[in-house]
Amino acid sequence: MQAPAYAVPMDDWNDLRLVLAIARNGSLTGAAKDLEINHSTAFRRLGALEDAIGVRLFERLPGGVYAPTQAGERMAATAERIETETDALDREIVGRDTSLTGRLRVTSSETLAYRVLTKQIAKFRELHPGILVELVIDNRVLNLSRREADIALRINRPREGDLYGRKLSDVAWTAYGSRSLLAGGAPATGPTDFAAYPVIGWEENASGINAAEWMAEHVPSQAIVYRTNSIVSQLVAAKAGIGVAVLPCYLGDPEPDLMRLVREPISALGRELWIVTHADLRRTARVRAFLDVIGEGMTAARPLLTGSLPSDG
Amino acid sequence: MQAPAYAVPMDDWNDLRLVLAIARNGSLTGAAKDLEINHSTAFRRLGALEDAIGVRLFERLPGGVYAPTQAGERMAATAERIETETDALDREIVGRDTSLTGRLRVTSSETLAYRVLTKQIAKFRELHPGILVELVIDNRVLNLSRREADIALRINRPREGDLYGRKLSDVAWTAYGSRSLLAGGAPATGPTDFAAYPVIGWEENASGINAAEWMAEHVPSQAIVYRTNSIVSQLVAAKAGIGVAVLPCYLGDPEPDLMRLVREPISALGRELWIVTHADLRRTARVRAFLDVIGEGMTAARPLLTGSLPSDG
DNA sequence: GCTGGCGCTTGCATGGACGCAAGTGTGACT
DNA sequence: AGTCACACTTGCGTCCATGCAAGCGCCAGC
Repeated sequence: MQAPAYAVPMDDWNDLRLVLAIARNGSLTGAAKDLEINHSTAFRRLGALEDAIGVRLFERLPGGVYAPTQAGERMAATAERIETETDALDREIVGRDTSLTGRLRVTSSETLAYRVLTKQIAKFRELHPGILVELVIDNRVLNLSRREADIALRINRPREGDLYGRKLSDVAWTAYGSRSLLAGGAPATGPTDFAAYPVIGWEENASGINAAEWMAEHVPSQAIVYRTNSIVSQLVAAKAGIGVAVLPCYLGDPEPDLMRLVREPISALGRELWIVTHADLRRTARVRAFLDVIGEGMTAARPLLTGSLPSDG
Repeated sequence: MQAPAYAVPMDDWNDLRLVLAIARNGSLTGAAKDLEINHSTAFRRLGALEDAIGVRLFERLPGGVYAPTQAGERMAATAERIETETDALDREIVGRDTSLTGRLRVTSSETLAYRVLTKQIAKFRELHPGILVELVIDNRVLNLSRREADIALRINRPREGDLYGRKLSDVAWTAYGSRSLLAGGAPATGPTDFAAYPVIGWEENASGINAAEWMAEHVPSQAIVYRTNSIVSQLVAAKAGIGVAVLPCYLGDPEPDLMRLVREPISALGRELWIVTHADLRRTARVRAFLDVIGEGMTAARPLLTGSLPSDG
């Protein structure tokens, strides 16, 4: 900045990515994490860029907050448009790949991977050993347009127009308790009476989670004896006899220590399982192969997912 | 390419510039020159990129020709869109610069710089010593959108919508010969009779040059004794008495060895002199300052440019 | 058929960008 | 007030990308 401001054309497009990352994060550290570089590198690169163009791009506020100036915002906006371009380019180049080799990033929720998906990925690996599968467990919805993942298993029908998905199955939920807690009796057939048991619930402000919202409505909060935002912890707690938990059937049914509080799944909690990819990728050989294998595997897993009892068969 | 094709997202936006440059040039050497890097760097970077994405971007044809594949063309297209974005960004950032310092790239034709412009740039330098003026002599029309120059002096009214220009003066042309060749008589006042003298002309296929096309029509080709594509060479040849040349008055009139073949400028060759900048830059302090200084200076130079004879005043 | 020119390809030495780690400053919570 | 956490800033050593230069292949022109 102090150096003479020889306004010079943008001669390193990567600087734009840096500016975008800083603008998005509001901090050097966050930006550096995104770009997988060291803080200090981000610091020096930004400094060098500002020197070169002779314009301050971020105000350094106390507390390490980097706030974009007008010029910084303008630059970040350009970078964002460029990012959209390169994302599309990535997808298109990958979309032409007809080889059954390379990398495939799959994302799903923790529980789904635990009970259903891993077995099927093993099958897939057997059929296509040349493809390296990367399973990203993340309950956040990763951005397929940005290629944070190639394929996602989601509990919602995809809404974005440029995504392409297929419904794999319905997913049923119901209430479970340990056999000791429920005294080993047969599951009730009538409406669930939660008040009769201690209940395991979600953390207070768990918004956006279907089960959490349903419970807030149907379970008296005095009945709740334990709260956690982790569904796995709920499962473990239920097995330990702490209380009754509302779980997807594919988690609850395979646990020998657990039994259903009521026989039928709770229809209000029924969801759909979708497998989703970006439209640009759906003709890629390895994506198509994965869709095929999982599609077939899910047929076998459907009774588990829909909560059909073995005796129902 | 031989390495396993781990399709990986575009993680270096500069690679796009390389692909674009190679696609534009059809060769590594040309691309490297554009990017001001070494051939070998271009070679290795392209190789690394193709390895990383697992896609061949260029076919290596014999003779060192690099022809883009489909994927290469797709990537170059993206790069071109990005270039437009960054160009606009450059201009906008520079456009906000209110300091009278920095760099200013000016382009004009050789003859204009020689007779008219340099003097005025000297004046400008005196008034604004903090601004480094780079005069790019190039008879090609440089691309102001791409900031190949900030300001251009052109002999045509600018057509592109995003350029901003001002007419500085009319520019007159007429025919000149050395005093010895024309026998020192007073210039004729009637229509020019070229056939009476040897004539200096343009190279055969000089298309797009007004004077060349006019001469092809009005001067019998047998009369032409010397051809060159350089107007400076024409001037020198005329001074040497080789023949009659058609020159802009600002070139011919100041030469004591030359005199006009006819008194009045040839109206069909009349052009306009414009000073042009990009609309995004016209409020930049140093651009505005330059426009002002040149605008004023041109008022003084107008008699020379329009071909008014001293005696006419 | 040889020579010169041009451009790609490859070995080698260097310099600058990078990661690491220590230092500093700021805010929040006790 | 004191401690902790977090993030920016800066010095230092390393390593990789780069430029340079030599080698090779292709083409054209004498």
